[in-house]
Amino acid sequence: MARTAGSDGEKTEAAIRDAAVALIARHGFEAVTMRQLAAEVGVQAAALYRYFPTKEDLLRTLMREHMEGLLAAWEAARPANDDPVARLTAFVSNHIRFHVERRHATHVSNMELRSLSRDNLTAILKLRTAYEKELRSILRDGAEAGVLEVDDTGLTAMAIIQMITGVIVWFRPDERLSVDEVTATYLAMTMRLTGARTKTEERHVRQDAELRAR
Amino acid sequence: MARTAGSDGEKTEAAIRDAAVALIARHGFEAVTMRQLAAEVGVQAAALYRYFPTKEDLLRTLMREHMEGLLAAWEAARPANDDPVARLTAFVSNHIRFHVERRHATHVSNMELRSLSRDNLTAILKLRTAYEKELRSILRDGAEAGVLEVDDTGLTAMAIIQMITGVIVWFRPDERLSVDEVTATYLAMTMRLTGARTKTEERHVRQDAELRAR
DNA sequence: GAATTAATTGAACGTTTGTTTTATTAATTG
DNA sequence: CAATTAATAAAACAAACGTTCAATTAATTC
Repeated sequence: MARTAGSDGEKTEAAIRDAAVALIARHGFEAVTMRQLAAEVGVQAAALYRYFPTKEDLLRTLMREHMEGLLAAWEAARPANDDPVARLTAFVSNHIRFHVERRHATHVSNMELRSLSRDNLTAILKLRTAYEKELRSILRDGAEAGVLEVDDTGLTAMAIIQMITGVIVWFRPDERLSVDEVTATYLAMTMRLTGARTKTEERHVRQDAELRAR
Repeated sequence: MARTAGSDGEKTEAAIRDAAVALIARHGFEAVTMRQLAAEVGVQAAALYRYFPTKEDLLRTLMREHMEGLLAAWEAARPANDDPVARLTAFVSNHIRFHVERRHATHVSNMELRSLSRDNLTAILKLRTAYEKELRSILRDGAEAGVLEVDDTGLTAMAIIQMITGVIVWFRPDERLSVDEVTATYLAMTMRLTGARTKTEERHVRQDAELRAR
């Protein structure tokens, strides 16, 4: 046997990626074998090596594209105005939507860093750090402008990212809550966590001060 | 060669557990081989089978003891009084301290669930659910008593647990912050996140209401 | 329609895996 | 001090691993 009828390189490569993400998310990178992956795609193991030179290269590709996709999604979602609360809202909303839509890929990116060689790891961590820096700068700006209460910018950024990424651990798209409902609840928690002042609240605070001043 | 001078079953078993936790935390369960683990202990691979019948049994033991330890630590730390805010404070403090002191074991318990067979997985998840239930009941009691603002008890519990467990991802004991400082910051974030009313704040709220009533 | 290129199979490679078996020595018991 | 038990080493097992290679067929090009 050899080339099969209707075979198409692009389709096969896409099928390999999809199957790899699903399998690695469920069983872990080390536990997934090339033969198992090939069987899922409906192909022999040797065929995988036409698209990815090694097993680790496959993992690296999946992770890099996930991280680049996350950064691109944020660039597209980042609001033009520079109100820190609006930017924080956009950040949390984008993060939750992106990750819920890519539960498996997110699991891979979060759990399999240790399976990368040093060079590949460094490259992925660079992307991750760039992303986290976006949130830190929002929190810093908000604290300086007095619309956010943040004790420690770096620590709060980590806490928020861990909280909102954690959605994928329990969220299942066909259960009682929609993505929008979950996002709304997490947004409310984020705003309370950062002591965010909405414009309405700011007005109330001003009125209270005036009331007391009399 | 055979039994070595000074060999002691109890010490060897403890050494195996310690080495296993450290190796699995770093490389992942599937990536760690029995020979690698044995070499770390200073013994031949066959010797491991005197203490653990299979590789998975070793993992199950590590996980179960970690989860049982966590539940035991919480029972010991749980305050006698039933003030929800005090209980929430104790829960967060205990959780952070326990996990920071057992970073490697926590990583194993959080990351390697997928390497367990169905029965072993069920048993571990039972313990985990029991622990999470403790936090949910604190949040529910607090909301009913009006000292906490919680939209969705289950969702908030998951958010808090993910946030405070995330400490181990970045925390290193010899850096700029001590465990107590980190705990204080996370406690403050938890209290804001849940809209916790301290007794002092409750008094202020009452005073404001009286002021407005005039 | 012949020549070329793309896509895949099937078999094989040397390693490494978790685990078992048997022999051997150290420590303990009577 | 002999007998027994505890703790380990050394060697071997079949199975599975990531990867390579040559052969083969489908699709495309000229």
